[in-house]
Amino acid sequence: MKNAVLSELFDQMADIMEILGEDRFRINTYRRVGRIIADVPTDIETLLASGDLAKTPGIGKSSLAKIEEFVKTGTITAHKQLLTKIPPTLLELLTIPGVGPKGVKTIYEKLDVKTIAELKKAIKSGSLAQLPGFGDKKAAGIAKGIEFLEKSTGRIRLDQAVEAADIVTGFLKKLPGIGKIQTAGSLRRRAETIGDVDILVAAKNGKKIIDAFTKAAFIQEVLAAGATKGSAIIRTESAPVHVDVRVVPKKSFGAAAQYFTGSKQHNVRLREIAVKAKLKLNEYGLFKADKRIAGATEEEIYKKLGMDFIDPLLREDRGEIEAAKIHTLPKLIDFKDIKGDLHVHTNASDGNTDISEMARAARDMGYKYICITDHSKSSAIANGLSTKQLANQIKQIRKLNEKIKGITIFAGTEMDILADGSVDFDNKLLADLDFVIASIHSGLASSREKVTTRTLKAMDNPYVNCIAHPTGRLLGQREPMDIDMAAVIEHAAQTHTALEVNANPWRLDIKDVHCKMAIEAKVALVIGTDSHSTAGFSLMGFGVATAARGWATKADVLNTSPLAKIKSWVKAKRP
DNA sequence: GCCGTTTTCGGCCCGACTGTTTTCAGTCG
Repeated sequence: MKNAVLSELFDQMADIMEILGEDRFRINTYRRVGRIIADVPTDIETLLASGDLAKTPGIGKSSLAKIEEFVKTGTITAHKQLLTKIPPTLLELLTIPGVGPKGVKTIYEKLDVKTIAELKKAIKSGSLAQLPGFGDKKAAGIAKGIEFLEKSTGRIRLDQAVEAADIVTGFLKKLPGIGKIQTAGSLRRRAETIGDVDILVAAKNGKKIIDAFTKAAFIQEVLAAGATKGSAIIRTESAPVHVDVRVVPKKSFGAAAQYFTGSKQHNVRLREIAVKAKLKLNEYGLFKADKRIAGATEEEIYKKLGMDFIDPLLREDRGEIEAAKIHTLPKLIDFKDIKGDLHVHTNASDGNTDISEMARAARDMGYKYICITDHSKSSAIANGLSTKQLANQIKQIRKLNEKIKGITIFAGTEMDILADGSVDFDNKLLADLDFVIASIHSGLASSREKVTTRTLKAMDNPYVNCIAHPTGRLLGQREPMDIDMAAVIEHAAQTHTALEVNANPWRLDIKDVHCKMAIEAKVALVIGTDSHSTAGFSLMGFGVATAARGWATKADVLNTSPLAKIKSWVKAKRP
């Protein structure tokens, strides 16, 4: 998928134009095009060939020509030309917190600084602080920014963000004079990775609260502390996390929640709509002239702008605003719709708990069923089950079902898809199972054709009900396979095979936009935790949120169905 | 560069914090 490369090119062009001081609206257009390309789940070549790209709002004649050139030649002339105008290393300077395009321009022109290493020297020698518009504090701030950049791991996973948010909200709750507390930003939207954690507090005395926050025991470093906003790096068990706390008055809490939840693109659209209606929208409310006409709740803001309330999970400017205007937003799937977990490991393979304990824990969560899906023999590292071991496990599960009341245990497997697309067990054994997952655990770096045909072939097996973690990605650690998701989704629809939404925050696989594609193709989703212990069950919410971000309703997700329906669904594919 | 239920030209989203300034620019979200 070349979308990521192309999106990066547009972003780079925007960066260079910013350093060059070109028209900011033009720059904004390039950024928007870059974002549109990064967001679409379809290959840019396919989109271009179908003619849909030309119809996409935000992509005009000029951008289309550049994209066509890229698809044909792999490069964009305008991009190459821009790169001749500045040393390309200036772009790395832009990534330093506290350094923007104007700063880059100044230090390059006045000091001939082109790299981070050279900038460090300029700070040390004191020459940076001498520049007009700079000073000792600014130089020190930039030095800190470089240090942060060098040790930063970039964006964090959802579970890490939740952990940080829990620490800070737990602390804030105990302060006097605190009203509502609400997480905002990408965490509230349950984006797949989080830059920083935003927390909103309704209270009168902002200064006092920010003071207390920035002096708390968990603080590693304070980045800013004003009357309404505090920004700091906090320590958690897994990673240092950037947390912003904002204090807002009660009457504008909804406006602040809306504003700081974003996404940025969603908000830009809303403010444009407000302007057209002769209104003004900011974090304090929706205003008609100087009169606040909404602001205490998010609901009233959306209502006054002429649309239905939009769930934070949908606020990405991916069509939700249009749908809210004409009242066609989906009723999103909720955690309480989930009736069971179909991807569960035990200590028979690489889990750390036995079947009965997993079953009881699932029952305690209110589930009606779980499916035991231990690894198969080819996953030797994961202690995969042999044919004989799986046959024994099936018998064991049938017996346990008589003993343990209140939940049904399905016998299943998470079976390896081998290099040629065949699977680890023969059909005779698979026919004895209640639910069969197949997944790839090896050769993830193979060619697009290879990983795609492997997956398609596995779906042809009449006993394979679901493909688990279809792209194989590990966020922040391993890129997804170069797999043709459009082909996978099409084939899943044809073969009556479900696709997993793996709920583990390392995976979230398939991701939101692929969920949307799958739903539109009428492919069933299965949200599974891939639990290796009872604690793993708690991850289900991340999977539900990911599916909901892909506009999933209860009906789109198989494991919201009662037991009988799952059985008939499986039966429908079998000979 | 893109777009049109005010517009085919002239607009294009909003405010806090910081540091360097004497009223504001740059950066960030």
